[in-house]
Amino acid sequence: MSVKPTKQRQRILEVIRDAKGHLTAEEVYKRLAIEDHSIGIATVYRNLKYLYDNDLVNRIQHPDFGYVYDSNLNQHYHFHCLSCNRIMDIEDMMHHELNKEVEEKFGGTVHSHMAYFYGICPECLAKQEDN
Amino acid sequence: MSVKPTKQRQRILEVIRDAKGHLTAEEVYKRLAIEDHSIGIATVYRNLKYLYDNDLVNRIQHPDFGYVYDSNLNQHYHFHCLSCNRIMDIEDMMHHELNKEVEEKFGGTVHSHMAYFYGICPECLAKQEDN
DNA sequence: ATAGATGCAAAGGTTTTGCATAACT
DNA sequence: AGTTATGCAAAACCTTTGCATCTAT
Repeated sequence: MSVKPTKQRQRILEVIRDAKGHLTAEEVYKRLAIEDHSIGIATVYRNLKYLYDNDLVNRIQHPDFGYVYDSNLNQHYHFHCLSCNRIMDIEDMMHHELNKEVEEKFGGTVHSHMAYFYGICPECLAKQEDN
Repeated sequence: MSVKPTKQRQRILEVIRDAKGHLTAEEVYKRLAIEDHSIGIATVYRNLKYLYDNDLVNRIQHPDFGYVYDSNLNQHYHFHCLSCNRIMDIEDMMHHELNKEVEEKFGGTVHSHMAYFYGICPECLAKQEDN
């Protein structure tokens, strides 16, 4: 990373990159604590903020768990499964043209947008059909 | 309302309807406390949940303030002004067809989606141009 | 009388902060 | 040496919960 690397900071980033999902600060902390019993939760929070501010991780609000972090920096939409409560990335779908549409309808300037889809994910749907 | 009305519940709903904006639980509480010093914050939280569950108010996640409530029950997108930090409704723009697109790309079933646009609202833009 | 709602205070959970110590440049 | 990060503990938040009291059928 271009910003100051520290041992803890690097490990936090690695954990998020390895996870390939969305982790809460608490989950990151638990995974790090396995290998490093002395790490503090404050360090995790501070570094997650730091990594987010420096565009090294992405962050979204989970309705139940507060912020969750992932390493997918490409702009993308999210799918929230109402059955298993996971959040997943939707790749290859980003309607940038909506920004212009809002500018025309609403005025002002629009930099970006995020979208959040609610439903049942393929795996949960398959499980339901098994029954 | 079709569900049990109580004095407090009605006033909470009125406050949200009058606000014509997005209020946090705390803001609702503060406005009610002016006229009724004995109201408890727990009552506000309980009733906001109750009103939301009974589809009398809408609720969205604010990235900084947790849940915020408004009385606009139509599905609509939101505009978040990065200058004044307000959230505003975007009327007459709801791309329901995106749900189908996600189902095709991602699988599963999609019930609904929300979108959140970030930028500078018309008023803040005007102020910037004044300088 | 009964069911539900309220207000208060306490508890829960998450995130931030103060501070002394430690790790870097 | 001086700056920044760390770990610990405490504090600050926000929200929920337990419980006794009150309200309305």
